[in-house]
Amino acid sequence: MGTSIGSESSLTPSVQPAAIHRVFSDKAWIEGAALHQLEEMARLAGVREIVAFPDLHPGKYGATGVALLSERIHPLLIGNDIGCGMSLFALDLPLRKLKVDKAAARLRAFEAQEIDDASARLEEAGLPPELFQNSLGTIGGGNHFCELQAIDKVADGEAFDDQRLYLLVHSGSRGFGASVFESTVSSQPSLKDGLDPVSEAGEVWLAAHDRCVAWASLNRQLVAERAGLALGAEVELIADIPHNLVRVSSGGFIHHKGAAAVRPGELAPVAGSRASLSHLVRAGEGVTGALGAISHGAGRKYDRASMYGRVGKTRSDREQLLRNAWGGVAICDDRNLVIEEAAAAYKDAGHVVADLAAAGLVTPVATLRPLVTYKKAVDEVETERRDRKSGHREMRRQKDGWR
DNA sequence: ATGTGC
Repeated sequence: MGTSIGSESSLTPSVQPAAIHRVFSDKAWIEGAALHQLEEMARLAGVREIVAFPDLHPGKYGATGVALLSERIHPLLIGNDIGCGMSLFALDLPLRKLKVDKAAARLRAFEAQEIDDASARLEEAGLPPELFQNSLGTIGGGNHFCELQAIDKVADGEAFDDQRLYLLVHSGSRGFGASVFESTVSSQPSLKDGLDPVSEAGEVWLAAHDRCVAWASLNRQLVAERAGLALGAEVELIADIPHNLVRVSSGGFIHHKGAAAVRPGELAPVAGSRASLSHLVRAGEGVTGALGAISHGAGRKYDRASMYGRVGKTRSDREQLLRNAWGGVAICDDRNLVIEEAAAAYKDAGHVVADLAAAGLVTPVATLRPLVTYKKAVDEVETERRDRKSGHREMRRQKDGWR
């Protein structure tokens, strides 16, 4: 099914579409639109193989929940949040000491916690010391979150401390990835055919991509450290797994679009929602046959726009959306985000993990329940940050003093 | 997804 490398045919869609492997059962909730997008992706220039996971759902430039092997680089498939991922941390706080409301009140202001020496942290990560420094340690919007969790159940034969608290951070490269995406789109008129990896544009994107991946990983670490400061706890990294990136393999470039990049034996979080547990799994040898990928979460069931017709029509409805069945709460002051990110918008992560396990890709290690989910707090933090930057804080103080 | 917009 090959087009020869270097010939002009590599710039046109393959006559023979790439093979699509579907890692989900008949019972999995998969939208027809996502399946259609898979077919389109299989015809993109240079694409050799596609693996689709049980959290599959439609995306802007192609389905999400996919690993795709290609001879060419497709920045559109990766999108703007280059390096986005899930990181799980253990806190040195025992579950028995937790008071949900108190923890929620503390977490609410976590983004106001000072980052000691952001420049040094960026340099340690091999990045320029000023690179999007002001966005470091922030969660962002959309499906991103920082969630305090407790172990619900540890799988038989697995040693995992179920008396501690955990923190699951889902975030990415914020404005940095967005700027890389935008400059790529504006400078490359025919991006739908992807980029030649040895062209200047290809090399520029790959280099920027690598920085985004490093920045996003550091961002999750700093989100966790700030949350730890707010809660009075040390954080210990357990897993740091990106799901929006490109990895180089012997067969080409493996594009992960919402598909966790794992190696056999590695621990990886599979995020639930406020209505279903999150899972910690161990990647099996089987992942090598799945382009080194697994699902990263439950996956969307309904698109954002359609959620407005489904939930949160009354005030009490919307308040209910901030509570979960385990006595946990969500911090989300953005009314639209409450509706778009309601638990009902997501599939059950348990079904996703069951499909992955049945395919021999993972073994379950533990399940975790949501206690405090930080999505978005009122603009206080942003306002404070802007003021500090533009020197308005002093003015505000004076103003306050006059009252 | 986004210093999310003029």
